[in-house]
Amino acid sequence: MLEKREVLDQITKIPSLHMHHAKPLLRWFLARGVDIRALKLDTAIAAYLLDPSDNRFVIGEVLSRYTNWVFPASQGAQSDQLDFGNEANDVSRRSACDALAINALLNPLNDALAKQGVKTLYYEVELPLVRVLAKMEHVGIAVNKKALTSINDHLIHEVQKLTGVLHGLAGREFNLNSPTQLREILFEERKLQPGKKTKTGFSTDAATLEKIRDQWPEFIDPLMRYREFEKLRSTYGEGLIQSVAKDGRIHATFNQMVARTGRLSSDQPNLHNIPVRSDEGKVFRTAFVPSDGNMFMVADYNQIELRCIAHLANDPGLIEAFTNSVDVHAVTAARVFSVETKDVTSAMRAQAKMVSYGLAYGMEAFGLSQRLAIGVDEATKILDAYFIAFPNVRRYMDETVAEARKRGYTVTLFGRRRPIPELNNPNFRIRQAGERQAMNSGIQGLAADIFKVALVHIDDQLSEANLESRVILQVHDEVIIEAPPHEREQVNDLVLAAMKNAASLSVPLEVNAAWGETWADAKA
DNA sequence: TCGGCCGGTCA
DNA sequence: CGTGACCGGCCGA
Repeated sequence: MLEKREVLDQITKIPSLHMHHAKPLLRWFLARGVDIRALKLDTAIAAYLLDPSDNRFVIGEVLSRYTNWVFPASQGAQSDQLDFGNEANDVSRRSACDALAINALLNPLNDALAKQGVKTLYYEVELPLVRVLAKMEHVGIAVNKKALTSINDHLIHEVQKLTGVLHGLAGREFNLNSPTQLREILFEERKLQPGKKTKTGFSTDAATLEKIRDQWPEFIDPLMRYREFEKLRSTYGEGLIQSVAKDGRIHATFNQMVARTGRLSSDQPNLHNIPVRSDEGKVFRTAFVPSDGNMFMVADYNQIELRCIAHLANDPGLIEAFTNSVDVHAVTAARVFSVETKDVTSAMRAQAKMVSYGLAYGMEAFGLSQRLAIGVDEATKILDAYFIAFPNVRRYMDETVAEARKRGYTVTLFGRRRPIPELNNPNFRIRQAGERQAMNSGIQGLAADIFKVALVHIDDQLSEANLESRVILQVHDEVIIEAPPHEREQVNDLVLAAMKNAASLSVPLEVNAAWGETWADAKA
């Protein structure tokens, strides 16, 4: 009988491992000091890449999807089921089933990957990424719990004050967090003129409150501040404190099989939506800190999705803007509003920015008019002007939708597919939603692919250079590295180069990098 | 207890 | 009537 240590060491000597959903197991081994590098196939990840629209990746389902075999049903095995007799459904039986299933899936999955033309994407990007993510989860991110608690205490105080004020103004106590009870106060007792409706009644969301504010500003104003503070308190204050593990760090999970565009997602907790826009919210980022003696490097792509559009649409104006410009939104505004770049006002720039990003999401005149608070006719003019300035963008959008409808799926530059059956749905609204998804997935998907390549390369090159620095966190187009100060220059160069060179587009990939003592500090 | 809904945070 | 996510709270089943 081998000692436990020896068993773990034996694992590292296995040259080739095939697993289903390997990340949790890799992380389990990392917690015991074993870094498994031999993962050669992950059947769950393969199934995801083959069809990211599926959300069931348990091995039994993948097995029946890609082979003629099925897992034994609880009632008893049928002829073409994996059959281990009538033994109890215990762990060893289950493990044997898994092993057989993985083996049975090897060829079918590899064939399917080859047929879709995504073997490179799988073996060069998705598969190595599994271990990178396992390491990120294992290491986690350190949290200054005192700072976090103090932020939360402040929020509790503010929420309490505002609760008292609002109950006083309403004339009675009620649950401020209940849209139902809030509706009673606003629209029944106070007879405010309501805005838009939801499925269950009149809306009380921030945009609506803004519109009806003037009818009762002394209530609406503190209500909106209450909403802001209560959101920060419950989700980030209480939520993050709860998530801090015994080692003083937060170990979120980074899910590789959720987002239909190829992006990663984060949960338990979600570290992808830590506040940054409002002053009250972004203080949470001061509580995220490097391990003792280290610094944070934060590097993020500059407008990567717009650069993806420039490349995919092959639009001369957009490519020129990204190749030569220091301020693409200003250049876009100049072209859209037919003025000299130097004469672009901040309002024009903001509108141009909104148009650019809106396009990436398939936005139309109505949507633009809502966001810019202008008339639909004016929004139409702006969009028309945009498409005159950047004609290939419209052509790209049209062709992308047409091809996706014909094939039933979209394909990114790197070959990642996404089925969009809604494109042929008889329901107009559903079909239109499918069109927006089709327009967006090539863009968001390419950005995701590029970022994943960068992540794998960064991790690879950090080990290759024998550096202590390590990837801690990822937020779609941003990576956070924990680095000892003496590695700063080397890491800075390495990370920037890896990100810029992750793909070769017809526009350069620009990366901003900053160093600091907290996540909040490391902002360029 | 669970799931749908509302509202809100991020890229 | 802009894409992609996750989460806390409410509320009815």
